[in-house]
Amino acid sequence: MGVAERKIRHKEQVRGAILQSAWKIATEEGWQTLSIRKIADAIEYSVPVIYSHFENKEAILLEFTKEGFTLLTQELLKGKESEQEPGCQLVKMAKAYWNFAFENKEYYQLMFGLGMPACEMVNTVPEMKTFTDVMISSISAAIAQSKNPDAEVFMKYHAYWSILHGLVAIQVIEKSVYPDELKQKVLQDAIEGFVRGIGG
Amino acid sequence: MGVAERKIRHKEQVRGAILQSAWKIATEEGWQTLSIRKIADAIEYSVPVIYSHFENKEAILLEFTKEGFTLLTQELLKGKESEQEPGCQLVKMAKAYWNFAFENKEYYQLMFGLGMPACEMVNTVPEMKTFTDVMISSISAAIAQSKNPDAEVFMKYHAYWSILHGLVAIQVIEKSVYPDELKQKVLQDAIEGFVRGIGG
DNA sequence: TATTATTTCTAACAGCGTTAGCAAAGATAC
DNA sequence: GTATCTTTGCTAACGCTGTTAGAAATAATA
Repeated sequence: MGVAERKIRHKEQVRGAILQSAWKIATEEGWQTLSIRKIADAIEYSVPVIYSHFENKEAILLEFTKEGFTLLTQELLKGKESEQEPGCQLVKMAKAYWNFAFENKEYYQLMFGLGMPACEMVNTVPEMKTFTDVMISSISAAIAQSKNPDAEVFMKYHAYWSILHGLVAIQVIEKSVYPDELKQKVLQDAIEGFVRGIGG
Repeated sequence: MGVAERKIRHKEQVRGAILQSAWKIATEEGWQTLSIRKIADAIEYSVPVIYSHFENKEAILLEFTKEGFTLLTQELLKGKESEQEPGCQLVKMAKAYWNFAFENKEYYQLMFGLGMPACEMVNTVPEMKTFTDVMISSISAAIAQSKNPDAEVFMKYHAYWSILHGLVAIQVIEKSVYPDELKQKVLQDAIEGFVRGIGG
C-alpha cells in the first residue's frame, strides 16, 4: 500500500510550493516584504502549515541562502579551473563572482544584503563553509607563490572577498547603470591591483 | 513674555531626549531592535509624542545617518589634508575611513549595514552628497595625474569606495578579531594596489 | 473665571512571527 | 459499513511592530 509514499510525496509538494511562492514574492516585491502570511495565501493553506515544513521564517531564507552559496561556489570553481596560475585564478574567480551577483541579484541580496552573513553561519552551514574553503585555498595558493607566505592568509582572504563584496554590493543596488565594459574594466583594475599587492 | 520661547525650549528638549534614548537603545541592543515604543518608554512620554517630532521611524534613523556622514566626511578631509600628492591622499583617506568605521561601529552599521545606502539618498540628503563630492573630487585628482583622465571618474569612485566599504563591512561584524597591525597592513596593500591600478 | 488653543494620552488599525488547541479529514480495525 | 484512532489543517490568539484618529487634560488667553 503506497499510502505513506503518497503522503510524503504530497508533503514535499507543499514544501515545494512554499519555496516557490516565497521566491516569487521575493523577486516581485523584495525579500524585506516577504511574510509567512503572504506565503500561506499563495499556497492556499493556513499559516501553521508552513511551520510544519520549516522551523521558522529564517529557515526558509536559509534554504535560498544555501542554494545561492552552492551556485556561487560552482561558478567560482569554473572560473578557477579555467586558469593555472594562482594569481590569474583569483582574477577569474572575481569575474565569476561579479557575474553571479548581477545575474542573480535576488540570491546575492539575500546572501549578503540583508540578514546574517559571516559570523557563526560561515562555519555552521556546510554550503557556506565550502564557499569559504574555496576562497581560502585559492588565496593560500596565491600567497604561497609570493615572498611572504605566513599567517596572513586569513586576513588576505578577508581582504580579497571584502573587495569583491564591496565592489558588487554597491552596484547591485545602483540605479544609474554604467556601460558594462566600464564596470568590467574597473573590476579588473581593482582585483589585479590587489593581487599584485599580495605578490609584493 | 517668554512663553513661546519656553515652549520651543521644551520641545527641543524632548526632541533631544528622543534622539538620546534612541542612541542608547541602539548601542545597547542594536539598531534592528530599536522601536518607537521603546523610545516612548525611555523618554516617559506616550508614543504619538514622538510623531510630533519626527515624521516616522526612518526620520529618526536618518538623523543619525546624517550625523554619521558629517563625521565621516570630516575625518576624510583631515586625512586628505595631511598629504599633497593625490595618490597618497587616497591612501590616507582610506585609513581615516577604516578608523571611523571601527571607532564608530554604531554609526557605520546604520549608515551602510542596514537600511538604505546609495540610491536616491546619496543625491537628496545634503550630508551624503557632501561625502560623495569629497570622494569624487579626490578620485578625480588622482586620475588627472594618470595617463587616461577620461570619463571613468565615477566608476573609479565607485570602485574605490566599494573596496573600502567591502573591507570594512565584513570586519565590523567579524567576531574573531585579528591583530590590528595585520588589519592595517591588509588595508594598505589593498588600497595602494588599487591606487597603483588607477595610475596604470 | 470662562473660553480657546495646545499638548498629551488612550485606543485602535493593520501588519508581523509564532503557537496552543480544536475541528476535520484520512487511515486503520473490527 | 461502522467505529476508533491518527494525522492534517484550521481558527484564534499572544505579543510585538509602525502609525494615526479622536478624546481628555493641560496651559494660555480674554
